[in-house]
Amino acid sequence: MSTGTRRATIADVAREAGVSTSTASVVFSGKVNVADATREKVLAAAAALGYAGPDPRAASLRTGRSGIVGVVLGGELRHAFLDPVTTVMMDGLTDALASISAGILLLRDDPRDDEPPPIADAPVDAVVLIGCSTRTRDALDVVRQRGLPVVVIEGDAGDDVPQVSLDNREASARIAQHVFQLGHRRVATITLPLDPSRERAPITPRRVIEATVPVTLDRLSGFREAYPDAPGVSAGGSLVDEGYIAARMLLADDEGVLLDERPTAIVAQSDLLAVGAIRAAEELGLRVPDDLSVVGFDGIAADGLGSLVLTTMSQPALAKGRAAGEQIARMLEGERGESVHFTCEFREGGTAAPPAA
Amino acid sequence: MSTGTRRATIADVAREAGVSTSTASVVFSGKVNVADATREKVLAAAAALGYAGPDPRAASLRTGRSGIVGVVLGGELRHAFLDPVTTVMMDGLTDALASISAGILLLRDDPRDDEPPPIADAPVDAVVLIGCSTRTRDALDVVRQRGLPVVVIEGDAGDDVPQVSLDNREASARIAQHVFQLGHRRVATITLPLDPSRERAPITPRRVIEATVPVTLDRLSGFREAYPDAPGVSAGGSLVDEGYIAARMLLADDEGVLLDERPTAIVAQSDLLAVGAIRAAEELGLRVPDDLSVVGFDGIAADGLGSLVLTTMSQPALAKGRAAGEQIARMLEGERGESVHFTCEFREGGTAAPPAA
DNA sequence: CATCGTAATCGAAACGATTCGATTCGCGAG
DNA sequence: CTCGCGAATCGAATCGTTTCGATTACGATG
Repeated sequence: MSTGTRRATIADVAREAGVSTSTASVVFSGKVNVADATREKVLAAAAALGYAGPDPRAASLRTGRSGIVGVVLGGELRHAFLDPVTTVMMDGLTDALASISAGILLLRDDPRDDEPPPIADAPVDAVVLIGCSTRTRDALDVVRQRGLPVVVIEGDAGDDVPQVSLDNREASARIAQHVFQLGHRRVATITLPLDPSRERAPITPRRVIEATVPVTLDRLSGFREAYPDAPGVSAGGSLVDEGYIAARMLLADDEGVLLDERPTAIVAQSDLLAVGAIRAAEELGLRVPDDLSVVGFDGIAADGLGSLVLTTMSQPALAKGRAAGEQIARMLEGERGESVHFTCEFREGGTAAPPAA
Repeated sequence: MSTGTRRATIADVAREAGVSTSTASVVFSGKVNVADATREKVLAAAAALGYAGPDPRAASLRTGRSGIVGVVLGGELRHAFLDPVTTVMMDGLTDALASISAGILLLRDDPRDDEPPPIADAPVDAVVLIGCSTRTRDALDVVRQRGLPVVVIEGDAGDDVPQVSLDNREASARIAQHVFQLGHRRVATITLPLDPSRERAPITPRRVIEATVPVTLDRLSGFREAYPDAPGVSAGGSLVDEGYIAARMLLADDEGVLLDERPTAIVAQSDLLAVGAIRAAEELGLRVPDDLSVVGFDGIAADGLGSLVLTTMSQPALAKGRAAGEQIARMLEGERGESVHFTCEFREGGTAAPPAA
């Protein structure tokens, strides 16, 4: 208790209790039977010395396990957590990892290049890479060099690392098809960012070629199956306000730069973007779905839509996160990790209808 | 490279390079001058053996530092990150901690009681407690027992632990005063949850007495300075949809259970709630601010409000997070941590105006 | 040529636990 | 009475670094 005195170690506790350090150790780990009397003695000694249990650092050195899983999120942390899909996914991940009582270490994708990537020095047992940017490759290299189990969620991992993936292209194609079958012919799309610069601008062939975010591209390519030449705008992120802005670009396009005529439907690459689009439409006096159909993607509980229900593709975000966690758990037990593929489900809401006659 | 063979250690590298382990060590840590030729030799040996740098576990045992700061969020992680204020705060925290190159370990507040609290076994150098619930006390005890530096953000830490706090009561009083001065006399409030149960229900004296969330109570008490007897509803969280529901309870209160007459203004305890209230008002055909004034709290960039700007109290969430990080940094350098108090700033938007004649 | 100072390198002792094989103890069975 | 057995406890090695004081090597200075 007195300041300045070194913290008690398990050896101190053992001495105080009159047992060997090994016995004291097992009292805390509970891995071996210990006589009740002995346990009491040790616990009493620990209390007397203010010993708060084994030092996790020493324990992790000895056991080779720290109970920590690193999560590398593409882009800034702030951005990542603004996206409900990510949040939900993290929730599933947390869940699965909690069952092996592992904690989650947030690691940034290291925009500053002077420092060593944080992931290189972190005492983690395994790593989950989320996202897409090219940086992910660097992180992946470091991780594999260290021989850590790793799972990639929605990224271009390539070869032999377990991945958790989604049928982005097929699902997008399906919902675009739905819009098509409703009769819409003048349609526009609002996409997620095309690259880390997050530029908010009309989609051009050139920009598509230079794009680096697989999710965006996959969804776009699915959309293009039904509407090969439809115009679109890339948003600066999966945010309601971004959808609002993008939709205004498309709907209030007075000069007809993007479209000759106002579209009758907007296909957004995320629910948040769709919500923004709906708000923009409402502000312009357009009724959804009467004057404008809007569909989204993700199937999150879109906060702030009032009584409208969004027509969208619902993706199993929770399951994705959980799957990643489960694979990590498997790999930590020495088994091989497997890739897991998820599919979206069409969910009809009230925001898409046949175009006005 | 061959599977099954034990991972190379720094000793192996040193042997391969023909130097002592201490020399090999400093090559990686860079803390001491090393001849260029020697460095090359060691690096080459490391590459040859596939050595990926010092094992963080061993290093942290030796140095006593893991480079990890634990963050305990009240409630479920999912919930916490849904709140933009928390997100922004985390951002500030990340920022400040990045400057001492520390990572963030997410720790849950351990709803399941069978397990030891995760915080007890985590190799962290320090801890930040965010939130309010009584559980925080437990976590606090564990942390102090372990002798870790700790900072509490917006919680009832009590005695001698550094806190980051906000003038919740005063700020609430100020904005309520503003509404009062505009001339509003029939006013209702929408509060944050009163306790971890997050019950969505009218505020009653009894519920206030039993409430456990300091932030909610402080803001309520500030509001009551201007409107001692005003009715209110507690929301289930800081969410747009919750604000929407709560506002409908207040505005579409046909039976007059809560209010005799429709209020002319709503004072919400968070911007998200305010946005929901505005949405509800619009749906009921009320114009904001003409028919109904709405004010919020937080000053986040309220996503999804279209062109309206919310009248609110702006809190320095980023600075709060950063301050917490800075105190942690100080304490890790052996200095004493200090409490930091922040104040909100009134920000006039376009959602509050004098009541209709 | 001896000596001193500096820079680079080395040896060995921690850091604080876990774990495995060996040892002791007590007791029932033969 | 002795032997054997299981349960509880003990000893000692080990995990992979970092770091500090000591040593060596080398060039410069008097």
